[in-house]
Amino acid sequence: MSASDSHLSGVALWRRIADAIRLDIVGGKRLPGERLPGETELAERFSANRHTVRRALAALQAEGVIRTEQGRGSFVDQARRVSYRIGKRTRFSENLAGQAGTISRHMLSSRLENANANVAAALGIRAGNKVTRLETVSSADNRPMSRASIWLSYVAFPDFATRFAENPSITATLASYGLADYARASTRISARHADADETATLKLAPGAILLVSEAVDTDLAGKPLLYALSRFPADLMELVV
Amino acid sequence: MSASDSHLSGVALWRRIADAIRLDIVGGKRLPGERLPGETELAERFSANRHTVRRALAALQAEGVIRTEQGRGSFVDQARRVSYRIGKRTRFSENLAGQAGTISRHMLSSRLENANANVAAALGIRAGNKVTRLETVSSADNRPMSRASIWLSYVAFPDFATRFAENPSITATLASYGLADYARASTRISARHADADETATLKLAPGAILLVSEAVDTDLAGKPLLYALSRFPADLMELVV
DNA sequence: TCAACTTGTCTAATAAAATAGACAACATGG
DNA sequence: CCATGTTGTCTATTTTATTAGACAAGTTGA
Repeated sequence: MSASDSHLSGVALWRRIADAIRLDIVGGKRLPGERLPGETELAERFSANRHTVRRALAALQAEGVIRTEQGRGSFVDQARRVSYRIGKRTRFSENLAGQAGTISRHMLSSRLENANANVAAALGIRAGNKVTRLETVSSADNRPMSRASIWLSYVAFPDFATRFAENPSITATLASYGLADYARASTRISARHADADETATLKLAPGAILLVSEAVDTDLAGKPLLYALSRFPADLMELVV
Repeated sequence: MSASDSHLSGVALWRRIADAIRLDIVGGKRLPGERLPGETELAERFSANRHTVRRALAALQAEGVIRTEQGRGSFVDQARRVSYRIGKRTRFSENLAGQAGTISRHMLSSRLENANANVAAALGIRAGNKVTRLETVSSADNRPMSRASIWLSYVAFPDFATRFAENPSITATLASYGLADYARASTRISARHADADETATLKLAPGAILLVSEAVDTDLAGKPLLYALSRFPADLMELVV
């Protein structure tokens, strides 16, 4: 990792250093409380100037990944990645139980719109049909862990947004329509950089990487119920199939 | 997307522009052959200078995503992402059949090493036990699509590397040990930036994002056979569960 | 052919990243 | 207390990213 690679990658050296250190931490190679090597040693290891390393450490401190104390050093301040299990029965709150204390879902907004080709294909309806669109953020221990956009057929669930607003749980709101259970039909997983909105709502450092999951949930007969586009911070979470 | 965000993200403006345009292309929003807006219009849209946009376009052209012709404009030159299906029976070559012409796997190197804690846990052996480690690259139509590290117990498969070198197929080599079939037990999916080695072997632009899959394959009785750490370019592939 | 549009290529100026060195301030163990 | 090693802060310089403007060169359709 040399500075002269920066103009090739378009990623500043201090950010590549921060990414490398964070990767060790969230990957479990460095345990919480552990002391990092000194700034001078890190500078040698990354073939960079001490000031560049300091900028990387400052970014990690702003993210809450490490904590730096004058005269003593920098210390790991955050636990490793949490796992999000994907299977036939995928429920957000059940999924993170045991890995976090309080788990909550919050609705940012809802609106009525016409289904585009993607949404229509996923829900098995015609493009242009009315669909309810929900924008939500889910948190574990008050740390945002997931930013989701959810589409449902409007004719099948006319006042879903209203009911969901009162009790922001997919499982509970579907139950209010008499659907006792539902299943995950398919999940497509990709990855990309976070955009401005995602950076803000998920409280991420700019340029963070997201795991993107596109999922279709169906009733037990296989009829599509909802289409969900979820974004997870790749530094905080991993998906387990 | 303004230039003044650059010092916050550590990602150069031209790279953020390139990422945004590439995202539209691999996401299917811009179809192959389609003409992109002119450099002046893109500069306005991204609140950037035309030269900055040109650097982004040059990067995309170097990646083979677009093609630029003087006096005419820039045109989309690559199809959208290919899907890699993950299920109980996950086989690389069968998986991409129909999405590409020729599919090949190539062994970079192999070596004997002592299992670390991760590998030992995955294979159900004791840490320190001897394991064979294979480094491979898989390609579709001569485009590298996957960089994998594979570990197997040495006592269970003593000359696996030799047999695999002759016929670089996991399925075929396991079959030579009398294992007619095997199954995917678990898959963990994460995402991160590519390192220098991965950038080179996968022929990526520096700073590219990888989907990382950690998988354990077992025999039909559930006994672990191999542990595979596969890296896929997030711009070229998506994982389907 | 020509007007209007496109990309290609120069020069120049400014903003930010990265390097280099020096010294202050704090922590720790002898 | 003090020697040693750590982080914090300052100045200065070089390299790179970004902006700005002008004009050449290629394409297209009237």
